[in-house]
Amino acid sequence: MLEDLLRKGLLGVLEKYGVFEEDVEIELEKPRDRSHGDLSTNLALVLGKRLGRKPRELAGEIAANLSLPHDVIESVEIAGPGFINFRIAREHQVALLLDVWNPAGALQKIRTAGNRRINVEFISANPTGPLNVVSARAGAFGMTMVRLLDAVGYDAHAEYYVNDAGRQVELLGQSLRARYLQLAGEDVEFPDEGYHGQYLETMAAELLDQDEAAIRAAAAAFNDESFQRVQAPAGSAEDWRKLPEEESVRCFSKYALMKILGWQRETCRRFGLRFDTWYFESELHETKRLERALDRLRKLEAVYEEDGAVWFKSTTHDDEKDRVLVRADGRPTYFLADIAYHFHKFQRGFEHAIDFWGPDHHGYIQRMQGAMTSLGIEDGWLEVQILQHVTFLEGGQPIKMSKRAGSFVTMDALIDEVGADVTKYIFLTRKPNSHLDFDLDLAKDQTEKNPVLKVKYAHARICSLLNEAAARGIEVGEPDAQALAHLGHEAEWALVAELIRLPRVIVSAAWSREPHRLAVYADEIAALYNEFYTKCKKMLEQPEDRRRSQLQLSLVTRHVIRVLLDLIGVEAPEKMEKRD
RNA sequence: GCGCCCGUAGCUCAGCUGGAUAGAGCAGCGGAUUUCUAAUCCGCAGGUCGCAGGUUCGAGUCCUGCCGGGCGUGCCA
Repeated sequence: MLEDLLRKGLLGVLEKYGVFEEDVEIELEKPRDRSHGDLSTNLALVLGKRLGRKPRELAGEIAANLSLPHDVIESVEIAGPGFINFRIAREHQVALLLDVWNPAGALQKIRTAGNRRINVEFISANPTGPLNVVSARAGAFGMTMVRLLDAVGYDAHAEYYVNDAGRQVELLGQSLRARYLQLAGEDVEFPDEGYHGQYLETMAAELLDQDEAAIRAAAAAFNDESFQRVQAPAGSAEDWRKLPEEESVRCFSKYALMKILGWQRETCRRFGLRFDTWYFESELHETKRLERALDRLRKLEAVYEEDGAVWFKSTTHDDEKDRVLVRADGRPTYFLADIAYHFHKFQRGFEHAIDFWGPDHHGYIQRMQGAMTSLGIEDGWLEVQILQHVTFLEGGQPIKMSKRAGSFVTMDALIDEVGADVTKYIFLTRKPNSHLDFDLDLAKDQTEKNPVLKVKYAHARICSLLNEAAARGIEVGEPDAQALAHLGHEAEWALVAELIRLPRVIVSAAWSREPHRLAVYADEIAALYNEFYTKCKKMLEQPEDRRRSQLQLSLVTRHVIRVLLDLIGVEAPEKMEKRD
C-alpha cells in the first residue's frame, strides 16, 4: 500500500528525533485542494510542540531526510503552517487505477472481514397494514448495508422480524371481523383501538363476495418457502363468523396476517429488498424460547418478582428503571419476546448483529443491550442504528401519518409515483441520523432534477460513447498502463484521483455504517466525468494514443459507477430517454 | 425534569472522524451547442457553520452551558 510506504519512510526519519511507531499516529489524507498534492500529513504540526520545534522547520527537515522511490512519489513539498504534501507519480496513479479495475485487485483486498457471519435486521414492521414510507428509508439503508458488509468480506444476512403474535395482531383480527360483520349487515362496534385503514374494508368486502375463492387465492399467493409458517385458517369466512368470538377473531387475524404479509413481501420485492430470513415471533412462542430466555436470566440473577410481575434489572445497565418481562396477569411483554428473539439470533451463530430501528425506539436500546449482556453475550454484540424520522411534504405541508387512523402514504404509492430508484437514492444521499424532509411534489414532478439521474446519465453517456467507438471500428481494449500513460488533461487526472478512492470509500461507508457516502461519492464521480467529457471534446477524433487512454479511462469510470450503483441498489442503464 | 437526535447559502443536504480559502444540487443572474446524449459544462452572486465560552499550533467537527426544533421517557407494541 502507498500509505504504508509513506508511513515507513516517515517513521525512518522520525527515529532520529526519538519518536517511534507507538508514539504517534501518522495521518495521511487527501487534501481538499488539489494544488496541495495527492496526500498530505500533519505530522510536523503534531510533533512540533512535543519536540519544541517550529512545525514548518521540522517539516522541512523531515522532507529533506525522506527517501522515497521516485516512480511512486514524484515530489514532497512543505506548505501552510507545516503540512508535508506528497504528489503521487502519475505512473503510480495509473497503477492504482488498474488496481480498481482488476477483479483480483483493490476490491478483493478490502474483503478483510474473514467471512464472519453478521445479521442485519431492518424494517420489521408490524404486519397490521401495508408498508408505509417510513419503511422505505430503513429498506434502502438496510439492504445497502448488507451489500456493503458483503463487500468488505462479511457473510451478511438480511432479516425481517414479524410480530405475528400479541395484541396488535388480535386487534387486527377484531378490526377485520368487525368490518366483515358490518358489511354483512350486523350492528357491531368497531374496536376502540382498531385499525381504520381502508384496506381492511376492502379485504372484508372481498371475503364477503368471494369467500372461499378469496381464501384460496390468498393462500396460493402464499405458497412460498419464506412464509410456510402462516397457514390459512380452516373453513370459510362464513364458518369463522359463527365461531365463538375468541376463536373467530383468531381466524380473521390469520387471514389478515396472510394477506398483509403478502403485500409487505411484494412491496419489498418491488423495492429490491431480499431477505434471507423472515423470522416469526410465533415461532418463539411455539419453541418456548421466551421461557428459556427467562430461565436463563433467572439463573443469572438478573430478574426478580414484585407486585406479581417479573422484572428485569435493567438499572444495573444504566437504564432509568427496571422493566417488566412478565405482567401480573402472566402475559409476557414485547420486551421479553425481543430478548428471546435476539438471544436466539445469537444462538444461530451470528458473530455480530445490527438492528435498524426508528427514532421512537431509541429509549429501548439500553435495556435491550443490557439484557444481552445479562445473558452472557459479549458487550457490543448487538449494535443498534437509529434511522431518524422522515417528514413527507406535499404541497409544502407535512403529511401526518398514523396506521391506526389509516392515514399514511404507502411505500407502494411512493414506488409508483416517484420510482424505486429515485426513492432509494434520495434516502441514501442523506446520513442516517439526520431528520429528513422528503418533498413528494419535487420528487414526482421534477425527477429530471434528481441527482440519481446525473449518475445514471453519466453511465449511459459512457455506454453511448463506447458504442459509438465500436461502431466506428475503434478498439479500446482492456485498460493497461501503457495506454493510460497517455492521459494528459487536468480533468483526466482529477477523475483518476477520484476513481482510485473507491476502495477507501467502500471501506469507510461499511465501517461507519454510513452508506450515504456511496451516493455522495457517486455524484462526485459523475460530475468529474462530465467535466472531463465536456473539456476533452471529440474524443473519438483524437490521435490514437490519446483516444485510447481516454476511452479506457471511460471504461474504468463506468466500472466504478456500476459498482456504486450496485451497492446502492439502483439500476445502471445503458441508455436514457433524451429530454426534448 | 431526564435521555437521545438535529441546527451549515433562499430551499434540500454534504463536509472523507481535528487541517490549509466551508462545498454540491435546486432556485437567481450571465455565458458555451457545425458534437461521440446540453439530463452537460464555465462564470457571477449567495455564509456570524444556532449563541457563548473552553480544549490546541489549528474547531463546522471535540468538551461545557444556553437557545430553537424533533423524538423518547408504559405491567403499549
